[in-house]
Formats: sequence, C-alpha cells, structure tokens
Amino acid sequence: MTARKKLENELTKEMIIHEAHRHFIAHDYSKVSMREIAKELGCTHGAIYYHFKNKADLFYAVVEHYFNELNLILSECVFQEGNPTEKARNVLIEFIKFGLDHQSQYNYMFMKQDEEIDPLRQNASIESLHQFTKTIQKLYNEQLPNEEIFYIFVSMHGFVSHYAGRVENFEEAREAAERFTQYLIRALEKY
Amino acid sequence: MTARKKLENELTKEMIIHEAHRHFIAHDYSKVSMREIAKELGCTHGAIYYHFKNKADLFYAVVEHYFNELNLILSECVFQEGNPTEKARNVLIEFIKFGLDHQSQYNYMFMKQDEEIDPLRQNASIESLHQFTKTIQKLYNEQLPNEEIFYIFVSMHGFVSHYAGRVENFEEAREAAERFTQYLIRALEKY
DNA sequence: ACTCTTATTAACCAATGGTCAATAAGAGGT
DNA sequence: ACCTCTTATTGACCATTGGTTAATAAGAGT
Repeated sequence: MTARKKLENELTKEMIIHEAHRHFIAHDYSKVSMREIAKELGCTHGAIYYHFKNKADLFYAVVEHYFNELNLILSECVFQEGNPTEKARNVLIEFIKFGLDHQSQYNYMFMKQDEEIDPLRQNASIESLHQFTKTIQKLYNEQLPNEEIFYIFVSMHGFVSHYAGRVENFEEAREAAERFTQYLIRALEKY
Repeated sequence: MTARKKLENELTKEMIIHEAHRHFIAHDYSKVSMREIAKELGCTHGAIYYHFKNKADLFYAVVEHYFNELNLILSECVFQEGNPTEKARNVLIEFIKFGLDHQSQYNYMFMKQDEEIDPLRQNASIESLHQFTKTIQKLYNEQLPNEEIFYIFVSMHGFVSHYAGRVENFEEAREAAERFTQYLIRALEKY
C-alpha cells in the first residue's frame, strides 16, 4: 500500500513538535496550552490529540531532541584540542552552557519532578549522567572513582539550577561558571 | 475598638494555611486546587480569596514557615559540640536533611522558577544563602572567601535537587550525603 | 433601630486538558 | 463511476480550574 499523499495543509508530528517547541522555550509547561499551539498551526486542538496522546507526551517529544543534543555536545568535547584538564573543564563548561542556554528544557530534563512527565524522562536523564561519566573517565584514563565524578556532576547541576532564572543565558554567568569549573576540576585532581 | 469576636466556624488565615499546607506537601502546586482546600475547610473557595489575594499568595504563606525553620536550624548548628570542621559539616548535613525531608517545600523554596510565585520568594531564598554564608564564616573565623562558600552552597543544592524525587527522605540518602559533605569540606579546607 | 465593617456565599466568567461522534477526503478494489 | 476502508480533522461537549463580584449575613458601635 503506497503511503497516502499528504494534503496541502495536513499536520505532521514534526510540524506540531516544532511549533510546540517554540512555545515551551518561551513559557513554562503549565502556561502553554494545546489551543495556543493549535491556533498557530491553523488547526483545532483536537487535531493535536490525534498525533499525541496528551500534553505531556507532546512535551516529551520536544525535550527528547534536547537529550540527543546534549549527549552529542558532551561526546564531542573529547575531540577538541588541549590537555585532559582543559578538556575536562570544557565538558563542564559545555554542560553548564547547555543548561543556561536552554533553561526551560534543562529544568524538565533534570529538575522537575512531576508524575505527569517523569516516567518518560527518567531513563533519558540517567543516560545523560552515564554519558557524562564515561566522557570524563576517558579523559582521565579510567583512573577516577565514579563517585568522584558523580560529585562533580551533582555540583555542576547545582550551579545550573541556581543560576537558572537568575540569568538570561550562559553568557551572563560565564565568569562565575569559569571560576566554578576551575574549583571543581581542582577538587577532582586533588583527590 | 475591640476586635470582633470570631464566629463559631469563622475562617482564619491560620486555618487556611494549615489546610493548604497539608495539600501542598502531598501534591504539586499545580495539582492542588483552591476548591479542594475550601471543601475540606467547609467553605467555598471564594472565602479563601477574601483572606489571600490568589493561589500563589496562599502558597507563599505556607512556604514562609519553612524558610524560618531552615534559618533556625542553620543558626543553631554553631552551638553544637565539635571542632569547626565537624560543625561545618553538620551545617551541610542539616541543610541536606532539611531539603530531602521537605522535598516539595525545598523545591519551591530554591528550585522552582515560576513568574507566578517568584517575586515573593526571591528575597527569602537569598536570605537563606546569607544565613548559610554567615554561619560558615563564623566557624572559620571569617577567613574564607565568600565565593568559596558559595560554591559549597551551590554544590550542596545540587545534591539535594538530584536526590529529590529519587529518595523518599534524608535517611535513604544519608550515606551518600555523608560522603558528599566530606568531599565538600575537604575541597573547602584545601583551598 | 440604624449604620459600618467584616466575612461568606453563590453565581458567574474565561480558559484549560481531554473526549468523541460526525465528517471530509484520499487510496484501492470492483 | 461507485463503494469501502483508513486517516485526519473538526467542533461540540465535559469537568475542572483560578479568579471576580454582587448580594447578604451578622457582629459592633452609636
């Protein structure tokens, strides 16, 4: 059976995700309504429910992209120039940069605890921690205790979640982030 | 003018806060409705709006108590037995304990970024950070750079917000918390 | 008795997430 | 051309929500 030809203005999941994304980066989950999104897509909100089972489902489809993006960023840090220390610090910086440049997403990826959303997101967020640990281990020839890396992760997470909402983007917290990552790496290497 | 005698079943702010508190510790802010609270108080939700200008206002009245409690806990740590290092670590432990034993509240006190709530809470949360800094400084004879203490605060905050939702209470994370605080103090004293 | 203030109700509003029967319209077979 | 199957979409509908407001009840002071 050949795939049915899309009508002129037929809705696709991608179109919906794209539009939803625009709204979720601008406003909190609870402030974004399915009707708003539908309006801008030129359809009724009922149509969205044909493609996504509910609001949380649509939201997760949006956030999933960000997990992929973050994992990519982290894994690419290894191939940049510099010694292990510099590279490791860069991993931290990039993580923080991601967190502060995509605050709403970060919020949902790592912070928000909401039954409505959580089951879907749990795995992806653990996966990201794994990715982070693996990356750092590689830089230090697997010599560090995983626990020590976990401490770094947790602390870095604290930095992001503290500055989120207080600054608009990473740039505004760059200096603080640089000092903080220096502090973290120092602690790591003094171990 | 003598204060008007309360009717038999007249509503008081305290009654409302008490009932609201019961709901907010059990469910997320967005899941708690003014009508639920009113129902259990035996009044209509309109009556609550006479005492509190809106839901966020009521919520903050609930959370305010927790800021006071936390500040009290932190300030009392100084008077316990032990050397400065032990005392300092105890401050961290107590902070984490508070965070993990009152997760929903902690969430709103330090994490949630919501225009609806934020303006009210901003000051109190900064105040808590001040309290923390002052306490630690006192223990180390004002010898530390404030920035270093801030790093500890941020990291500790990261620990709490990572474990929140993953454990039920402080007890379940006690061992991890003890190792983590050791790590933090070590980093602080090696400065 | 009258007035003032305080507290509460009940009806109302606009908005929300979600459901569903009805329907439009392409695809395939006859 | 006609019928049928499937897919996509509408629009009416529902319960629930935060919030507003006119009406009202009732104690206090004069």
